[in-house]
Amino acid sequence: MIIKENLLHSVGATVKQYKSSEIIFREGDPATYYYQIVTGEVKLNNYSDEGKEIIQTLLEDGQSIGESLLFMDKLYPINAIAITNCKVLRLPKSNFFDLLKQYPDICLDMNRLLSQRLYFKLIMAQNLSTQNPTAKLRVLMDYLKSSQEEQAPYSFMIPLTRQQMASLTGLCVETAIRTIKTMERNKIVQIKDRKILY
DNA sequence: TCATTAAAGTTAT
DNA sequence: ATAACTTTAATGA
Repeated sequence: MIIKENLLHSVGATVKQYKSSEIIFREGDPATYYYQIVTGEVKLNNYSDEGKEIIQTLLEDGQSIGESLLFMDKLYPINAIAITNCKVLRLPKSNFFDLLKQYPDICLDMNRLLSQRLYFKLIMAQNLSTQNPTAKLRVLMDYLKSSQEEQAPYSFMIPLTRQQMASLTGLCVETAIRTIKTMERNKIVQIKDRKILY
């Protein structure tokens, strides 16, 4: 969790509930709030020319949503959509900045978080242009797995659907599925009742 | 090689 | 029950 909940409450944050598939903000909206997920999952996405969904990031408990836009005078370039029922804390932009001025530690944490987001984007950017499907999926899985301690083979259960993996890598689902199958044959992953172990 | 289309089976709500 | 996800196969760029 990036900012403590009590602290957010004490400076004016309010709780907002979103139902699954409800839109939190959409492309083109101005950024007026700092959002932090208490419970639930959220995706940041775009839709390509002919309707294909491109997922930019998946977010879960404790993470903030679209925070980078608060530091700029730009409109959101992405949609934020709840993918489960969500409880989210919302803090008006000006209160958020007061908070940052008051607590240097939070400023530092925010820098860490933004750096982490940037790092993920850099890794995924290289991925999307070149690379065969196996390499793309591997880069994604490597990144996901890097968040856990245990690094032994097959110790990490990919917490994404094949659909989501495809939307994150720009592949079509069928290709993602076929590629994962051949990765299983090549002992790169294991599959246990549809769950991917890496 | 990979996307697209279609069709069918499986899981989750 | 219905929607969402997974899988396989055929076809085409």
